[in-house]
Parts: sequence; C-alpha cells; structure tokens
Amino acid sequence: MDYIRLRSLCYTQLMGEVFFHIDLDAFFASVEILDNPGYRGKPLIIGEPGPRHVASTCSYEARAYGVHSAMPMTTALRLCPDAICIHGRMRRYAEMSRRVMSIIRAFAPGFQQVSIDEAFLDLTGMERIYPLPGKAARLLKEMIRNETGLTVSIGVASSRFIAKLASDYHKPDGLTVVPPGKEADLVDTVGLRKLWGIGDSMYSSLERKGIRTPAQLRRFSEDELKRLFGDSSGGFLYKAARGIDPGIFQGEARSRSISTEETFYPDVFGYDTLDAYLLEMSQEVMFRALDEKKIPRTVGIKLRYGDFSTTSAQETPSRPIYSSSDVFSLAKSLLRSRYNGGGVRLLGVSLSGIYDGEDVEQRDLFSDREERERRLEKTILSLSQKGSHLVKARNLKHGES
DNA sequence: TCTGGGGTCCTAGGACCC
DNA sequence: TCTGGGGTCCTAGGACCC
Repeated sequence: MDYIRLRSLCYTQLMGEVFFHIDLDAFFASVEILDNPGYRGKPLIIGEPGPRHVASTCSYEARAYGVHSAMPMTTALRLCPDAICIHGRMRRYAEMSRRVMSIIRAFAPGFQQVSIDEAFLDLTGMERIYPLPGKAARLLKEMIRNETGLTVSIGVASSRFIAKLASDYHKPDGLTVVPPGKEADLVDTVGLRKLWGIGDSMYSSLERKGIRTPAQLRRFSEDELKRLFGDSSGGFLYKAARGIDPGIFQGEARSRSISTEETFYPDVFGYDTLDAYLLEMSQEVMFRALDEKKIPRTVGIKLRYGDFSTTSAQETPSRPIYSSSDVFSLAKSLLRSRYNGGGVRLLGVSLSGIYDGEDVEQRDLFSDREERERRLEKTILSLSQKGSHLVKARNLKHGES
C-alpha cells in the first residue's frame, strides 16, 4: 500500500471505533523556530555540544544530514557541523504543549495525552458531529496551526496502535487515514524495524531467527511466539504483526515513580562528592513528590561507571518515606552497599511505590517529628515556588569552583 | 557512533505465608 | 521426615518509548 492510496482513502467513512493520534512535528525545534524566525530553514538541534550530551530534537533540515533524537552531540555535529545548537527551554515547550492540548481536548471527549507532544482522541460514536474522520482531522490540524503556529501529523484508524503508526507515516504536517481492514497493510509498509514496541534488542532477536518482516512473523502461531519470546512479548508480536492493537496506552495514567539522574563529565569519585549529589537529588525528588501530594514507599539509586556498566539498588522500609532526609539516609546506605570506588559517570535517585499522600488513615503512621519535618518541607516548597530557589549543589558541578 | 533524562512495563529468583 | 503448589511482595536488571 502506498501513500497515494492511503491519501485517496482519506474521505472514506470509518465504521466502528475511530481514533486519532496527534503528534507535534519536531516539537521543541518547531517552538524555537516559532519564537525565533531566523532559525527557519536552518539545521537546528536542541541539545548542548560536548561529550556525553545527546540531541533532544532537531529540525527537519538537520534530519536531512542524518541527525536524529538521542544521537550523541559529537556525532550530530560531525554529520552537520553548521547546525545551530541551543539549550532546551522546557518551560516554554510545556506552555506551548498546554495550548495545543487544550485545543485537542476541546475537539472531542475521548482525550488522552501520552507525552508532551502526543495525544490520542477517541472519536468513536461521533459520526453525527464528524461524519468524515479525515475531514475532521484536517479541521483539527487547521485549528492548531491557526491558533499556535505549530503543525501536527495525525493518524486516523480503528485503534490506537494503528493510529500511532499512521501519524508517523507521513511527517511533517501529515494526515494518514487507515480504513478498517487495511491495518495489516500499514504494518507491512512500516516494517518490523520501525514498529512501535520493537526496539534494537527485539529486532536483533527476531533477525537471529530469520524474521525480518511482519509477513514472516505471521507464519508463527501465537503459542510458538509465546514460547520463543515469553507470554508478554509473544502476545504482542502476534497481534502487532496482524495490525491488531496489542493494547497500548489503555491503562489509566498515574504516577508510579519519580526520579532524577545526572551524567557527569568527567567521571566523579568518592563519597564526599557522591553524597553531595545524593543530597541534592534526594531533595529534588521528595519536593516533587510533596508537590504532587504523593508518598513513596521505596527509594532507589542508580550508578553508572565510566565503562557504562550500570547497577541499581532499592529499598522498601516497613514505613513510608516521609521527608527528604529519609530519602537521603536510605540513598546513602544504598550507595555504600553498591559503590565499588570507581569513576562514576551517572548517579540517580528514584522514588517508587507511590500512593496518594492525602489518605487520612496514613496520618497516624507518622510521629510528631516527622509531621514537623514534612510541614517544613512543604513550606520550603511553597517558598521555592514563589521564586526563590532550592539550595543546589549544582554550583559544584562542571568544575566551576 | 559512544551512548541524556524522564518514565512504564516485564522477568526471574528468593522470601514468606497458607 | 522430606516435601507441594499457589499467591504476594520485594529486588535487580533490562527493554522500550518520547
């Protein structure tokens, strides 16, 4: 199936379920171009030059040189030496994201945001308002462009999975409608390599078994695939190869973990330095948890050494984590259980096992001391939100002293 | 190529309980 | 005495996505 045929089918009425997947085109780069028209038409990379940095997003002009998201900056600049590199402005992107998402949310009831630059819309049962899904998608694209200056690509299909593949099929500013019955055709056109849910590791393992295309995958029964790849991956592959939604993005979105991590250059050594970072990171994640009114039960650390070998450790005490000093003391002891004295490339702290902190019955679990500590941290948090800043060990970094 | 930072989900093994 | 099977929780590691 080729693009022209997909396009010509845009106005075919879809029966049954109808999903849109809306994807902002090169989102961060597009916002920068919007704010600074001088960048238009030039290769632009969101990301800092230097070792151990990667490209976050890049403009289509930069992509023409082979640059892509997550590419090491040293590689990106070798491919495209004239690229303009800028530091990301997450607040600005979040603001533009909110504007776009509010337009999408108002368009139909079944709205589901899945990341800063993506959302699903369930238009099932809305034939009377939007009899032609392709036409509705064009209207939505126009509304977003007129109100924000940004372009999106939209995929329209009978499931989230196929809508997501479709939005990526023609980018930027694309619109792809997949009529019912043509789902597997789109999967065949996209190919296994670029299928959602199949990464480098799964692709290599399929390749080792001589499976390179969805058609080859379809020769295996569900049981065979489950035996080869496990119940979960096997079931996913069986459905995905046939264009059947394996059930992506169906669970309710709720916070399950909060984490922060930092990669250093050069590597850092020793408990003095690592503890200073641990303290800063413990405060950061706990403040975020308090801000979201969440209480975690588990604290974890992550360590990556200079050779990229990575290890992690976590602990779930019998009582919930209540303050950043709890986080810090657990993180410190976890670090001591893991650290081998070598050069550390990355350090991270995470909170998980998160539940709603407003549960009244949990109150009694905490002592007066802890309650005071918690209140103090909430106060510090509210001050920091009014414009003052958290004390940051950040100043120690990058050998500035 | 030399590999960010924020997440989610899965697996496998061990502890513990019934 | 040597020993079953299921369920749940926890941990470490890894795949995957944006």
